[in-house]
Amino acid sequence: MYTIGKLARKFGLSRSTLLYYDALGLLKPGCRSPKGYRCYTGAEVKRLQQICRFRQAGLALNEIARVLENPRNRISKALERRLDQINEEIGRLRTQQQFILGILRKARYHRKIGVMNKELWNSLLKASGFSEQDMLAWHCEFEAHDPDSHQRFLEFLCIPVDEIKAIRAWANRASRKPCPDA
Amino acid sequence: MYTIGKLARKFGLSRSTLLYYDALGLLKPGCRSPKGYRCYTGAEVKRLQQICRFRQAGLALNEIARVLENPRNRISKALERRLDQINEEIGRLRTQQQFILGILRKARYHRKIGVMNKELWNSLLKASGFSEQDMLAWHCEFEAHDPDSHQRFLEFLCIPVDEIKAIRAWANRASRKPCPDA
DNA sequence: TTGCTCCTCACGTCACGTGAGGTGGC
DNA sequence: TTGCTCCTCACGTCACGTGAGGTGGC
Repeated sequence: MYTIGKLARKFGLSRSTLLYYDALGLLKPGCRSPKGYRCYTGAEVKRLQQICRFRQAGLALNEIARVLENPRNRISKALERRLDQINEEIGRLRTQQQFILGILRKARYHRKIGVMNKELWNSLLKASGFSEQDMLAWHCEFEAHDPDSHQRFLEFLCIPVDEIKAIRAWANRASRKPCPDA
Repeated sequence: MYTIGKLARKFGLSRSTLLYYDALGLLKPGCRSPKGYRCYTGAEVKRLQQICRFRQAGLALNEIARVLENPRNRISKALERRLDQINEEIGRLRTQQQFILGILRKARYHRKIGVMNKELWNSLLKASGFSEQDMLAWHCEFEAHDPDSHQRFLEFLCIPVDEIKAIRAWANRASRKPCPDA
């Protein structure tokens, strides 16, 4: 049994978020106290957990409502649609990024480049709009799926052996679940 | 001299967009006809061009208003702030993406992998949330900044020589401005 | 007269945040 | 009594879109 404030704190949400969900009909309290206070029970807690999961995935509230109404295979459909949306949004942002880079490049920008190395690689990725976080996630994927190639790739970047070891060790720790290779 | 509808068509905007800009004070018509029709003159056309450029970069309307008020070096400041914003937004979207992929992966997903090659590379990038467009943009950057390393990198992926040629030729054509190397 | 453009409110969108004004429980 | 939580409106955000209801020009 939770009052609205307690439930909000439990989930790291604001009271007004829960008020809003109630108004939408997305998450109604199980009952009301004699004085009208909202009471949320175990069932609502579970529902809110689901809602939060889907919000983390970026689904819109009305999508979430539909999914919860009829979960069958709507879930993966909805998630895949969301993946497409995300890619579109990222595409738009990248276009903006290139546009801005184009403007800024006109004003300044010029570099000398010799051989391929880690710094150049990183700056290339950044210029293409990839964040530090992206790169880390990507090392994990690489290490998990094909450690040998990862090694050779890091050598290709002229990174010293001990640093390569460190990177790969980190990637292994970070991707908790080992690759399910047959 | 443009009436509101004509100006809207000229810029591919809607009438209501221009009404909104007028209400905000972002783009006021130069004058009004005797019956109150908005008249936009050459000066406003120029201003609207600027506005559209900044909107393409994704700047908010109040930011644009500030920039146009005092363009000095606010422009590049604003654009750089916007780049940061974009990276943050992309970061959030990538987090969502990883989250969704994690859910979906649980349900299905399993692959066998041998050596590094183009397909694996592409699938790795995609799994990390990179689009086809990203990859193309990235090849252009790479080719423009350091063609030799680009060549070696493509060899690293075991891509046949003629395909490498094709890729590099494409990248050279696509990045119109040649690299300004000293 | 018909069809097109123009005008000014005013409300809707999305997911809440932020008061205002008031009550209940310890 | 104090401080905290709860309640219900109602309005603000951002960049417009969409009528409603009416007028002007060819």
